[in-house]
Amino acid sequence: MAKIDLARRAKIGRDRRARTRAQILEAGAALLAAGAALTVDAVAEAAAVAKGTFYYHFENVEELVAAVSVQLGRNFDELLTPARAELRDPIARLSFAFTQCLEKAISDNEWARLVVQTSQRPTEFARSVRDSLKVDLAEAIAQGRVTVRDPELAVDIFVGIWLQVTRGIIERAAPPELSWHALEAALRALGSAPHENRKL
Amino acid sequence: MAKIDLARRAKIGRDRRARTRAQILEAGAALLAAGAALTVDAVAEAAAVAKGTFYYHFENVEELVAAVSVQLGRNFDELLTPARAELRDPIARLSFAFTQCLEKAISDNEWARLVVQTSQRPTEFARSVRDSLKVDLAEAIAQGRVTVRDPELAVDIFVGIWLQVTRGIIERAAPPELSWHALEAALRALGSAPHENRKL
DNA sequence: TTTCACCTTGACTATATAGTCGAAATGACC
DNA sequence: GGTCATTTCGACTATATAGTCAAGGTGAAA
Repeated sequence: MAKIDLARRAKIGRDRRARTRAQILEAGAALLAAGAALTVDAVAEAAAVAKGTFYYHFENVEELVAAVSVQLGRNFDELLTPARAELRDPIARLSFAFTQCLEKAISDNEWARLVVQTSQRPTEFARSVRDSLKVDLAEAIAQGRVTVRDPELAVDIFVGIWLQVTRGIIERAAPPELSWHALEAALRALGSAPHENRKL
Repeated sequence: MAKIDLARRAKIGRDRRARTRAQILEAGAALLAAGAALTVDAVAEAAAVAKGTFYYHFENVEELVAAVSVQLGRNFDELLTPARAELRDPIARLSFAFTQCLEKAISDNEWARLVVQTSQRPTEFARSVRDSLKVDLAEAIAQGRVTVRDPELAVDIFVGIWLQVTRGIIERAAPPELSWHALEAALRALGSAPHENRKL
């Protein structure tokens, strides 16, 4: 029984289901990025799908937001895992992540908006970004590479500059070398010795 | 005609009107700080006032938010004008404002929440805080006192650290000397010479 | 072609929220 | 006590939104 059900489900469902779910996810991300009111009706309309279809894929809007957040998290990982594996130096990893994210924000305004909106909600994404940074910052602190001693404060400083500069990118044009200047400032804030910054 | 109307209005209205409006304003601020859904019904109930009364004082919720934002702005000015008048040094003014705000956030959690919530909406408050900081930072830049050259970036760095540390204060307990450490970090980020920091 | 599990639809109910308005309350002044 | 500008009240209408469900569509496999 179960075998047949699953086999059929796999064959028939995989495509349609995945496609529709992706549509809804994308529409949700777009509305979230735009800061629009996130209602089921709005999402369904933006996804060109009936209301009932939305509820077939998601329990409610909250679950959709969670799914968008998870997807954005994976997106981040893709952007950053290469460096995470290669770079041994925590400060180099932090620097890479920082500039990568700002550069992507500069080249993709909607992505930047999504990041900002998602960060200022209590999402899985916000938590995991914070956790990742804390690991690297704690390592840097343990190595005596930075002046700031409190990992939580270090994260707040790093995230604070990053998020606010991202907001700036959304609202104003990004001047040349913005990412680099912002990184320098963030490293100075942490109290990382100047010569460390040249790694990139 | 007008004379009588205005005289009566002044006598009769001033108290009741002001008191009720203040009640609504306070209720609105509390809900905004709590991050609750800001509906007219919720505000009216929290203010112990009928719905019609809300609409007698405010056009809609948006106008209430604007009024809360303006009030918070005045609150900020009261907190900071003493220093603004006395301190000639822009970096000393920035340092004073920075630590004052963090200390107040530490001692008044609801105030901190209100500041964060209000800052992440496009309010008059958010704009005016940014403008004030930009004036001082531009002066510091003009004096060659800081490394960062772009005033907008300088504001983003300063505001970013301040807001995120405030969020940290809300979510975690503030360790001793937090304000001071955060200020040191912010000044380092701007590239202010170390000895400048001792001003406070 | 038929079957059948899965997917999609949109109308429907229930609730929440915005905004209106006539009536009543208030209190200073006569 | 009576008058009257001002303020307050809450029921009412209209609209928006959440969530449900019976009916029908889809396409792979028999």
